[in-house]
Amino acid sequence: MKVSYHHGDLPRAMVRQAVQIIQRDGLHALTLRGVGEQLGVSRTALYRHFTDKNDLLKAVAAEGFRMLQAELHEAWTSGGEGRLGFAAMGRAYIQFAVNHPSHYRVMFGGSLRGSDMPTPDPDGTGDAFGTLVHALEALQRAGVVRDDPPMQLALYVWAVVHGVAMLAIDGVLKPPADIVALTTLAIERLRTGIEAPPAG
Amino acid sequence: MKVSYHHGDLPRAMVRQAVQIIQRDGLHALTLRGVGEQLGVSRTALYRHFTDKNDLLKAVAAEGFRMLQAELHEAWTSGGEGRLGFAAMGRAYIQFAVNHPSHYRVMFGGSLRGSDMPTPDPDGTGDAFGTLVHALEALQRAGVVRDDPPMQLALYVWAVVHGVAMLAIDGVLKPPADIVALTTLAIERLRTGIEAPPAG
DNA sequence: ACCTGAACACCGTTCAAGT
DNA sequence: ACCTGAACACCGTTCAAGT
Repeated sequence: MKVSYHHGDLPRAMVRQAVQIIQRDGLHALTLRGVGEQLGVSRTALYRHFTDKNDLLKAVAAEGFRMLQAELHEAWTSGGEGRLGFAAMGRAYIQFAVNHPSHYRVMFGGSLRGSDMPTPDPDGTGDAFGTLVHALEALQRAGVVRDDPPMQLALYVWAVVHGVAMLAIDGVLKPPADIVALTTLAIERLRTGIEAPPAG
Repeated sequence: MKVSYHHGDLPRAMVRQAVQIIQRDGLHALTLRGVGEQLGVSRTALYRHFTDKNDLLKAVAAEGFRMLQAELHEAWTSGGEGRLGFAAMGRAYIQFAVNHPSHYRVMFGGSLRGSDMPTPDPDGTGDAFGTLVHALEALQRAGVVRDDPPMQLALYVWAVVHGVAMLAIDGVLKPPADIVALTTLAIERLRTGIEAPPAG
């Protein structure tokens, strides 16, 4: 017990510990000293793996973006890459925020300096936003979604689900009933809002 | 210069100073010591007027909610309390966030403990959310907006403009062109999304 | 009443030193 | 290479003391 810790993957353990602390006590309660203490290492051990506290938060955000991307992609493809898949993506986005509020707050809460928030890249297939743009283009080709610029439509769709997600995790809605109800209504109103007008 | 400062309204000056610091250097750069120093008072003078740092932030948020409510009410009434006024409210909301990002982040950034964020009160005429609910009810009576529960519709509308506002102030959009474009598209798609279906 | 200065318990971060 | 302990410069907050 007195020899040095040999974590198989100390950086990974530190990220997990950080998420756990944020989950339980809030972002303001996250301290590097606390992370080290709970992991049984010195309070400066973290600097061997991260440049500073912000770098640790960036790792949390990066993990969140990976998880979000995976779930959105899964929803879109297993939903049949059509109208149903699109609705599933919307629900999956909000679900992700509700299931992983700590990650979500770090990703979008503005506490990061030099954020890793992937800037909208319509051609990127590896990021969540790219998946959204591709989905919208597919729906436009199918004549389901109106012919606005896909990039702008994607920003709008993002804004809608992001807004619902923030309300859901900020305690404005009484979970879980209100969250489910608003999610359902939001996905439906979103669809009506961007659907193609009836063909002349 | 050595006698005690006699501010006409020290609490107000402190709130203004806090907003200015957040505006220039970010929320993380706000320190009570900095506020005191810039105002020429001791670093503990603040405790005569606020219970702690969180209380100062609550005052910033409260000021923001007052300003937002005023601008939304103005947009709704001077827009004729109809479809045009509703669109004006949406634009005013996003404009407020863009014009006062410091206030907006404190109001909704989750940095407050025991937030003063007014919980949705459909009957409250003094808060922004109440104004929104009343506006939606008026539009429903006019047959312009679909007959969903006003409370739920209001949450949806709030989510949409809140989402756009967050994207706008978080640097995702290139100001000002992208912000104007997305705002215009969002208000239009929002309208289509909640409008009443054509009468049979 | 209002403000001050010293003090306390906490941070993030750096760095020389240990294995 | 990886980790440690002491140290530094900063916080928020408390409190006895001044006017």
